[in-house]
Amino acid sequence: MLNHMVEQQTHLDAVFHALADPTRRAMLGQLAERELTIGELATPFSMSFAGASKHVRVLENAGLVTRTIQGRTHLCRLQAARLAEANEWLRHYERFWNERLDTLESLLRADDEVSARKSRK
Amino acid sequence: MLNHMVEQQTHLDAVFHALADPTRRAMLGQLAERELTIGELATPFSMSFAGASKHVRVLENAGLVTRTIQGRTHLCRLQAARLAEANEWLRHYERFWNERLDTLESLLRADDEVSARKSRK
DNA sequence: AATTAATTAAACCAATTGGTTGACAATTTG
DNA sequence: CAAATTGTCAACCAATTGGTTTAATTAATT
Repeated sequence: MLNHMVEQQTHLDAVFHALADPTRRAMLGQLAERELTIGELATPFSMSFAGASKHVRVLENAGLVTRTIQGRTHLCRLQAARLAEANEWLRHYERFWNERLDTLESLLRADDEVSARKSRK
Repeated sequence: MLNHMVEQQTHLDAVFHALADPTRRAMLGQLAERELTIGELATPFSMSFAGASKHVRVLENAGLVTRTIQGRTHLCRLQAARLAEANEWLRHYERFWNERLDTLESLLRADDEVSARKSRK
């Protein structure tokens, strides 16, 4: 059932690795609002341009960001397709956390019935 | 709108880092089918016990796996809640890939109309 | 033409990674 | 008890990471 995700050497390595850093996740958050230059991405983290540049490179390699060079500035834009891929991968496990929720729910329901019965008598 | 995920130092670092390795993702895949010992997790990757042990440790630290020591074997079980958290995070970007799909769809529709008109004349 | 601004490149650093091996501890099993 | 099984720990290794600084490159401004 979960066998069709047998790791055909996807981009998932790069995507998950890119997402594993809070600075990069925050950068994606910024880019979700508007396109930003490297400098604009750097400043909120009080980080050198070179540092931000490296992070953006990682995001680019993961296919999460594309860059458009405009004169001397580099405009970065969020690219969501690979996020969708990661989401797809995770959704294969959806039934597991739903299972948990389901059993929790039924437990709560059973509990409710018990207290209902109790208060009735 | 995307501001309530302002990185309150969640488990996301650990979870995404754990998921960034193909061996670990494959291990999770195995654990999705049944509980497994360290040894059982190690063998399909022709990896030393110690190697597998380290991977499992990473998964444990990310809260993706729990371990029950039974005699001399350690039974590992998938723990999906943190996967749900990661999924939640990703879902905040859902509208972006939907947007893309929407515009792609409309482009395709437009294209279809063009070819339809072409073949009609 | 000279200066300033935006960015990458390169070299460096300490910390972490994914992996190994070998020694050790604990639990079966003979 | 002795031997085998299951696993961890510690040390090690090469590669990668996230960051810096300094230099070089490219573009805009004056």
